[in-house]
Amino acid sequence: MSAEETGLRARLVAVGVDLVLREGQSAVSLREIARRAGVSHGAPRRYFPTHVDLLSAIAREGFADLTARVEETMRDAGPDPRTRLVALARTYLDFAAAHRGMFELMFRHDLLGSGRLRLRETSLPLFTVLADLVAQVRRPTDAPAPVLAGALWANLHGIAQLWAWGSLPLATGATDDDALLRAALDAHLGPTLA
Amino acid sequence: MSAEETGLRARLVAVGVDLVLREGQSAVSLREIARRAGVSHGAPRRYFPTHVDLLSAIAREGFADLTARVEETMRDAGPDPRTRLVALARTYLDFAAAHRGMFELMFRHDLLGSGRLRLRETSLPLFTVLADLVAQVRRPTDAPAPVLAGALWANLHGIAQLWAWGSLPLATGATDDDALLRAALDAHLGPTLA
DNA sequence: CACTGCTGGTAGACACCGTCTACGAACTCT
DNA sequence: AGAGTTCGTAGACGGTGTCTACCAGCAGTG
Repeated sequence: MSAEETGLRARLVAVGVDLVLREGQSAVSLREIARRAGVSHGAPRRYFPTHVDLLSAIAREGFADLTARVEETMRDAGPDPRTRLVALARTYLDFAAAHRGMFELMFRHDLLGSGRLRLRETSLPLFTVLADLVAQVRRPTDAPAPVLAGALWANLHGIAQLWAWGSLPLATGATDDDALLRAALDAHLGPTLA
Repeated sequence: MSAEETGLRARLVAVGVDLVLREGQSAVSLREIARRAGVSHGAPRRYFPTHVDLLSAIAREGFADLTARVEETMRDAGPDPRTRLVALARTYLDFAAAHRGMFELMFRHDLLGSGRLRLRETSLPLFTVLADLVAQVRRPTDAPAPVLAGALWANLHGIAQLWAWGSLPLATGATDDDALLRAALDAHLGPTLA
């Protein structure tokens, strides 16, 4: 009846993605996903042996989405590496703010065990994009490229996290994260005017 | 009979702290805490109307512990503000690494609702210590003091988070977080030799 | 066609969870 | 002694994730 007949496995993941985006982490219970997919609560087990396996598949979709957005940003941004870095950072922070539930799910540490969410397939591609750009703007006195990129990534991630948590708005008195983003980039890459 | 007769409320929190430190977030269920405290599962309700209220009290204890460690560090560190900042940062990262479950619990965003965990009582005192030190080493061309301090804090927090998550060890190839910490401090506060 | 075997989903049980409510023991105060 | 309050018990309810037994429908073979 419905146009697409994509198979239950994909449907479960799609429902889960939709659910975590719309209602947050606490809504993605196994039974609720099954319910909304129109199957019994035991059905998912055929494709995902355990709940966290399903959650991992959902989180993987989140990483794919973020990666796609970053790639689109990279297409649209100009050639200047510093400008590209700014755009990349903005995309990261916007994603975290717009898709809070998904962002939290993606970085849940209990989804890492026993190879469900392999870092090489998820965060590493993103880091590679960042690291390449960082290498282009790195100054001789800076830390080695991987360390510099790692520190910058951590800074972005921390801003996203603490901003959503509410600490940074309170502590800095700011109403948006732009000043923080600018400060972080200037700190790690040097001021823009130089 | 036992020496201390501290009242159930405090005992529940103590058991919860012990439990989250030893076995992580998933172990701090209401019923398990009650069990280990030797009371029925309904007893905690007399002091904590809901489970997250109890969790918030446990997290608050975590912030108190971290704050105490920071203050001790500040006592032992010398007068040089930069040195004090390094020590502060080290304490923060060490705490996150040593007490993973507690650190996660402390920054669970769902413990913030309806004034259970008020930021002013928890993270703000810590931020104030950091901000004061940052203000002392801030250079004229740097971002305003609160922004600079906020960005640095976010960097620390991000390193703690992503390091525990395993991304940073993989991405940078490092075996400890010292290089990242140094890079972050140098970036935000300027290199040490200057 | 009849029979077999498999794929993919159903349905019920189990233990555990957080919450709610009724109850009762022990204590204080007059 | 009697009344009221404090504080914990015990059971029920609906929800969860996991496990197991079952079975409808289909494919392939005789």
